Amino acid sequence: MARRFWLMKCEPAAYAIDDLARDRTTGWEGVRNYQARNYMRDDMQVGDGVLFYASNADPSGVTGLADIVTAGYPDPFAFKKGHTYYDPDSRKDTPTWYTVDVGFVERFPNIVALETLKSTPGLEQMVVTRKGSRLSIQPVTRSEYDIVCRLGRRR
DNA sequence: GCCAACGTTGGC
DNA sequence: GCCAACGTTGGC
Repeated sequence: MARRFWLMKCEPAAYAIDDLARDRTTGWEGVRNYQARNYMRDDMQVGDGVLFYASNADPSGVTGLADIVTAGYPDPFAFKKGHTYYDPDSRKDTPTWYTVDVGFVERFPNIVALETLKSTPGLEQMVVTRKGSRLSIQPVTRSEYDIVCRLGRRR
């Protein structure tokens, strides 16, 4: 299967690209949306490229790159009673929620702000630039990924 | 902090 | 299965 590309959102107050640079890898647990779950469970493969997107930030935008280091597996936090991510409906034999592990690749010298994404030719179809797009995990094309990399590395 | 857009829940 | 109410996301 060819390498795929994704955009993954996170609020920097919760986890930022600098945290990933320090940790090298992190689990992407806590996603409680079915479409995002399906991407993690069914489509993400080791080696896929990830645009790391800071939401609710100033400015919001892509702050760096990550990659998938572990493909989808049941979200362990869904089974932890009392935990914020606990879901009593998710059972170990038929897990509701999945997660992946992502690894640090690079931190952009430039944040590629949402405003820039919206005004850059070739990115018109990106899910994140569309109004009301709340999905926290989105597929992006190779070409969109390449364009964002170029913008982020430009000083 | 506001609020529009969206997903989910639950009554019927 | 409809849809109103509610909770959440996330740009601004």
